Amino acid sequence: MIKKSPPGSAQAVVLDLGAVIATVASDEPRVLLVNAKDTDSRPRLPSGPFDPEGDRTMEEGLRRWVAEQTGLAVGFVEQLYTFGDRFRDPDTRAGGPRSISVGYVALIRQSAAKRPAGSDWFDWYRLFPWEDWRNGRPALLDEILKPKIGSWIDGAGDAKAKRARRGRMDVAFGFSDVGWDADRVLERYELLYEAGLVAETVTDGRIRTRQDQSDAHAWTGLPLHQDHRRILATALGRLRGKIRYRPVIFEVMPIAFTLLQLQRAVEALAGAPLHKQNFRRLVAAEGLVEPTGRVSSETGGRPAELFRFRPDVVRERPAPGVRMPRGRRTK
Amino acid sequence: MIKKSPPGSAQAVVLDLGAVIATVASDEPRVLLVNAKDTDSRPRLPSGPFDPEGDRTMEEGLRRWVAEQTGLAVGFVEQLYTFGDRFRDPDTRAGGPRSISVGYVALIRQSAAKRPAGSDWFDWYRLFPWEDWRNGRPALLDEILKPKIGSWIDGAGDAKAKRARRGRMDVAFGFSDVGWDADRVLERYELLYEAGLVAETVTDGRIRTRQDQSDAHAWTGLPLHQDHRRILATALGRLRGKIRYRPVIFEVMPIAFTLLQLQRAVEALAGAPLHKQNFRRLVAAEGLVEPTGRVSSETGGRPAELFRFRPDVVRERPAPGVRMPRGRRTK
DNA sequence: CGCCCTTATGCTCGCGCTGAGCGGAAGCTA
DNA sequence: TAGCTTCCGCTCAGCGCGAGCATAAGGGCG
Repeated sequence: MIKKSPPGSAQAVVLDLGAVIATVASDEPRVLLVNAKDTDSRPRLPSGPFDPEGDRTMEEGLRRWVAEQTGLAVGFVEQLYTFGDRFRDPDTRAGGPRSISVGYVALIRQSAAKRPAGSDWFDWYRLFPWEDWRNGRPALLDEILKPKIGSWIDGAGDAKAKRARRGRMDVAFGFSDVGWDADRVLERYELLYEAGLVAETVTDGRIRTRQDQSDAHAWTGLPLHQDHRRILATALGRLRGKIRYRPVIFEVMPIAFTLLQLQRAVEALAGAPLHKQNFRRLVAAEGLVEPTGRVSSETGGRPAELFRFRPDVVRERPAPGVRMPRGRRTK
Repeated sequence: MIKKSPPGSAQAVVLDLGAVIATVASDEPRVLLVNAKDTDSRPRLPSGPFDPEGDRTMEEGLRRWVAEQTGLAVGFVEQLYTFGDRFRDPDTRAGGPRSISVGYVALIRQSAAKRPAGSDWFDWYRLFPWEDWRNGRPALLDEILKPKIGSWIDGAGDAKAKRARRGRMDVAFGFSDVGWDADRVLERYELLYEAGLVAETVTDGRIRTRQDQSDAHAWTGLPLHQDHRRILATALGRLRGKIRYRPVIFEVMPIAFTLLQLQRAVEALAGAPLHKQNFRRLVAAEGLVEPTGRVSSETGGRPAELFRFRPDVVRERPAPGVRMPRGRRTK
């Protein structure tokens, strides 16, 4: 039998449940973060303890404390990943139980998206400025990140290591032939982390600097507590992938919406502009929505028809979602 | 601040690392399982303890004990899911620390796939007979499972619950309009579990019966220890999805292989037959392989050219993988 | 030695999805 | 009523992909 427990290895750890609570409001993607307590600390993901005695399942535990603490009843919840790297919590390095965090993504409707005390809705792209391609390829990619990553590549030991680093950059950031793959959020963040280009690298396990508050974050993005930005990167990548084959986008929409509102929400999370007419056609062809009969006159021009989600679609299509191109070329 | 730790809830748990070690040998998908110790027990996933003192990361811990215990150095490793439902381990229900298991999938090359002592390679489709569509739609779907699930549907309380159950069946098993979605392995297993159609349901937390050894498993599939079959279902679904956009299939291939061998390996995991000529065209078009110049005369007919994986493909294509149709209709 | 069987491999055809654009419809404002 | 804005119906071309036909290149056997 393979399983064995040498004495001293079946040690206890403390499990933590972290929640990436996301929504789209005013056509902008938002995530709920707990404010920093003081100038030396950073915003963090809302998280709560897992109660092995009370909670039947971990997801139940997550829903419980999110409801308790934020008053939000989340609908869609999905487990993301379990984070347990040693470095993630400098405090436990000194001893004490190892901190393991099970990350979840949750989507919540705009209308229910009140701001709980002590928390704020942050724009996703404040954390990941290079991920927002809605107005075309972000300038900071070529003007700032590419040269900075270039220095990191040059800093590698031998030629082989240099080539490996360059390959990683090309794949993650879509330089060279590969197009930009919007789903590779985590790969990009991890590369920037390794290259020392995000504030978390510097402070990880070392002295935390005041430089955090500087506006250098315009291009490195807002740093978060511990590895919470890594968890967010995982979440964004997962969401972007999921939109394509599951109708999760409707979790953030109001009951009735115009097709343009729906498109803006998809664009907000996908971080890419979509062709308007084709979007309409695809949404209709997939049978994702049905007309409510009402119209919205708030658009300025011709009133837009209001639609609602058509839940039956899951019984008709194997993978209903918003079809989108995966890769995009340089521009 | 949202995070708080009421006394008594930051309780310790024991973390376990479980590995789904998969390969393809002789055109059949295999998974490594630890043999049952006696007739009352069941095969189980190889698993090992997570050592919070020794292991820097959980993946490192996994690799360490897999190497220690099985002598296998696995290449591709990916974290799957963290399983923590209360029912999963009847033993800890009576007290003691809650058992949490972090599941991983690993792929290993056929040639390295020796059989470690105490373990055996099991055919995936012994565990999930309804998942193998390589020779067309499995007969047991319509002849056995559909009527059995039908009884479960009829057993629901009111009409609304009946409709909900029927909807779930239609989606998961591709009855009605929806085609069969090969990726929904977990959904199908969970439905069968809830419907009481797999042996695990019966024995979960109750008296374990000798009936486990009966050949009724021809259609319910071989039951495993605790929730290990659920973990395997998660793994198979994940692998099937991943093949389509990451070149993971090459992790189970020998260095040089014919295109038909490659196709058989994909079919084995995907559980679906593929059109030969189109498969060749797609693999070539994606640039996944390159000719070695050698040929294999073991095929009986015209010798087949031997190919090797072309790693550069990841630098050229945003999502290189074996393109396959997602849904398939009734036949 | 040539016929036949088997498997590999190249090529073609046609449908449907998808990207991209044009133009009309329907509201508002001045 | 003209002009602006946004919504929405429609068309067209390219090509990805499913499916089949034809040919190549081996081995076995009479």
